[in-house]
Amino acid sequence: MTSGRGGLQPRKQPRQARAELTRQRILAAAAHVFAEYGYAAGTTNRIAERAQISIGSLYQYYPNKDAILVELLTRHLDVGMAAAARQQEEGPLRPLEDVIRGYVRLALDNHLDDPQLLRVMIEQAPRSPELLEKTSRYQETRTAYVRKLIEDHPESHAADVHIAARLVVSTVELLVHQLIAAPDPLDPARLENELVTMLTRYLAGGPRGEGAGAP
Amino acid sequence: MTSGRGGLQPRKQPRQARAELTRQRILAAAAHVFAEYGYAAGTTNRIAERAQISIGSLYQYYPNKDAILVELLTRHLDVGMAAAARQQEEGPLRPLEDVIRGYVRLALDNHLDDPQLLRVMIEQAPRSPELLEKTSRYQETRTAYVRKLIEDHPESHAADVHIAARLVVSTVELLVHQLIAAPDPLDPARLENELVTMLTRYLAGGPRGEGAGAP
DNA sequence: CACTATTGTGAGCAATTACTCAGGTCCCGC
DNA sequence: GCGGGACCTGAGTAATTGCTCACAATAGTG
Repeated sequence: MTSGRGGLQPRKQPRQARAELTRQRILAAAAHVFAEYGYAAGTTNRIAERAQISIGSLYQYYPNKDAILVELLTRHLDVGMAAAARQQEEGPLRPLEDVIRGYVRLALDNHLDDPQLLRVMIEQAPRSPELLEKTSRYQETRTAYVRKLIEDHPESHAADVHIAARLVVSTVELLVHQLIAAPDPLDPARLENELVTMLTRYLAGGPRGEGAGAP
Repeated sequence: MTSGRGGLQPRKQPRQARAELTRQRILAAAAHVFAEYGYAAGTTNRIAERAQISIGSLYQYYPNKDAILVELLTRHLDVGMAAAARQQEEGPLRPLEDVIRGYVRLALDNHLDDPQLLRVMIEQAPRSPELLEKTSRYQETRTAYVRKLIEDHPESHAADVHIAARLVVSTVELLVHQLIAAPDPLDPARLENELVTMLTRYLAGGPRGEGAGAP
């Protein structure tokens, strides 16, 4: 188990080229092993074996097993954050459905390369404070974006903006995870269409009244 | 080997009252331990300790650790199935929103007693064939119900009935799990309202056209 | 009570796993 | 080429865990 060493930072900074190469081999191998075996059964020895390095080398760059997964997840979140920031620049002046489609497609693209790994990272990751804080900040950023979208876009309404935003963010994230990595996965294009339809109708208001459901 | 019932059945049928009592103590303790520590860290010795029985007794009723969780999940699914069957009898002649509200409320009620345990069972359960088959049958039953609902109810439409049904089922199940067991849980009543609003608008058709979104 | 079937006990085994360390190999500046 | 640091090695360690088994206690029956 985790010995309470301070921090999950890499133990050493690489000074030579081969060191950096070793780091990347470890990460690539870990991604593959975690995706195939899950977190618990994805042992450090297996990772080292797949990376074709010795187990000792692995522990020169990562103080413990958790740290490897933390770095994998951090990289994933960073990519997502950057893409989201880029998208936010586009301005909310397009039709609501287009904005939502962009949002959904971003989530899909971000998960299509390795759904199994993502599933492992989300579901089986150790609940370390560091990881919780990272994911929580990510969620907050996304929620803030959607809330602003709901508030600013002329086509959208919601009774409770905060809860609606959280609902939208969670819906997209969870459904993409689940239905892509399911044993009987859905066609991503169809999933995108239905998700966009559902969310657009939700935010644009129902067929009867204009405001959201009565309290 | 044991008879064709499957490998995870209890090893012996209780013949005395105290045996049945022991079984229930094991289950109750397991539910508590799994909810508190997760599946991997919820060791069999810990379960036995909490049940105040010896580890040997535990293994007289369950052939291995997985079997305990399988029975817990089976019981949960059975309750859900029974409630769903009861609901299906009510007939689809009520307004669409009422039917959906009944569906959402059922899912909520079914998860409010022990969200943490449910989360562990759904996310961290071992992917044994037996378990996969059980959950898969449960999902299929629910999906069939929703599909029938969409097809039969006069207020509802959908371009692709199958995918819409799967979307609805997964949305409810996942959001209830996630947002109730989250570190910052939502108020169940509000969640219910927003979910009902979203799904009703989705199935009743958008504010513009009547048919579902373009292909 | 005597006898048997059922139920309960818990020390300990076998397997697994995260992680260490003593000592090797390789690279680079001088 | 040579000294020192960066990098790599992999058998071994300590700890944990699922699970067994020889035995003890209890309940039911005559």
